[in-house]
Amino acid sequence: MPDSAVSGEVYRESVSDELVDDVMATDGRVIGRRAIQTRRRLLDVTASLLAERGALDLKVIDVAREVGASPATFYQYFADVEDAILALAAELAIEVQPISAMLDVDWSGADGLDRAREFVAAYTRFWDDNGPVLRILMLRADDRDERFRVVRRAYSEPFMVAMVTKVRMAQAGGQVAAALDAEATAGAVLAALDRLPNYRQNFEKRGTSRDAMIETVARLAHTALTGHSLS
Amino acid sequence: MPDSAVSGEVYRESVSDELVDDVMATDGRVIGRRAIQTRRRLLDVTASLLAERGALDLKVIDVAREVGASPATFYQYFADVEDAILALAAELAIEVQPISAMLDVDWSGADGLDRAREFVAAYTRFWDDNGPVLRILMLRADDRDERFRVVRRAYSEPFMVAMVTKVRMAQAGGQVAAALDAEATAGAVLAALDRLPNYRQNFEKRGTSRDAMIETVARLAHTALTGHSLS
DNA sequence: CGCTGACCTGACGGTTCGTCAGAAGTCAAT
DNA sequence: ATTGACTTCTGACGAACCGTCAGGTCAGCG
Repeated sequence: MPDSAVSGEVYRESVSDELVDDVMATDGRVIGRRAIQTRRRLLDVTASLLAERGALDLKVIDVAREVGASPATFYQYFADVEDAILALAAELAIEVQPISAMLDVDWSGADGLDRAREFVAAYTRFWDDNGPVLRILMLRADDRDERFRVVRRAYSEPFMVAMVTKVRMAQAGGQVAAALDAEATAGAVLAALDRLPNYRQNFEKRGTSRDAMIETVARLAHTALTGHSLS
Repeated sequence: MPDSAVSGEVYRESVSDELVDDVMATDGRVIGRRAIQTRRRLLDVTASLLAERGALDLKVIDVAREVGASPATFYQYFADVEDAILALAAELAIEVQPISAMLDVDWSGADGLDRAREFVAAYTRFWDDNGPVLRILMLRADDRDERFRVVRRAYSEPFMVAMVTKVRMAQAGGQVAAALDAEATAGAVLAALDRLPNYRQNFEKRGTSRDAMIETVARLAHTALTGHSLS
């Protein structure tokens, strides 16, 4: 699948350029070594408080206190809490790329289901590690905030590109009907991957293990992207 | 599919009892006619401001101003904004039930895909109408807020019950492998249904129409729940 | 050591929060 | 129509948080 691999690579570079290299203070100046450390601590504490208390009551003053800095310091690097979360999300859009690269292998062969399983397991784990930030990314993008939409597109584009390629291949081979829209199919698979990790706790209450969930989603994704039978 | 229909019905009643009949003020007293109107206006304005400005900066004072009441009036009925959103979500858990009832028909026959399409269209429309509240419901439930989890379970349980029944039937007939977990399969379909309406704008930018999206998701859901081939 | 620019903070006016005590509205009985 | 009992609403308040600014502190260099 060389096409997908190449376009994925190009995309990855542009994401890095646009989303992370503009590390600067709110007044626009480029920041030095000490400031980078401060900014990082602010981001880390923001992420941890986000996980602990949720987004709806995440106060700037709490982040500042936890870091041991004045609230004014926070505003030197971020316009508000949402802005800090946006920065965290942008980092995740980079960090997730190795997982999207796992899609740059063929799933149509005998070991396709194994590759799907590995992919689903890796992606689920990424959500386990970064759920709180990703949830705000999705929420704010759904709410039509343009800045978050840009980051979400950067986050999901590599997955979409690779998955659409798979669907088109399956359609060319007649395993998947032309009546399915390739983009929508890829979107549906990504949608399931993005929401299911959040249901896991509920599942486990009812006896569906994490492994069973991964196995199931892998099979469903494999079917949707290759046309392989479910039986 | 009588089993699913019956258990669905029972569930619907208990939801009504638990989630909506306890309309009372924060001090616990049962409220009268005037108060019910006030409470309703507060809820309606909350929903509209939620759609307009997003959850992260939805102020009690704005809701009160819009209603033409004192902020203190708001606190008479809701502990905070989140509490009002929870009440709105609980109403939606009731309102969505006719759509879950659409699943109480068989999809395995020749017109199964048509039924799937109607269902997906109805569910997508529900999200279009109630996205802002549903998104907070999902977010807060994902964040482990127990009150929101209860409402989310009430919201999704009828769908899950009906879908699990379909999967089990397909598994009994050999159309779907036993290696798939029925709960996880149903969850994956619901996950796609819950997230895809939010992607619609992005899709339309790239030329995937709403109808194409519904058609695609209907086919994928049909396949996942009946084992019918994608080709 | 002292200078310079980068970084941080105390302190402030302004906004929102959440809570009371009591004012205003409602209604049935007279 | 008036009264009285009850429900509903609000003005006003202390506390908390916001976001900004002028000025203080720190690191590195000559």
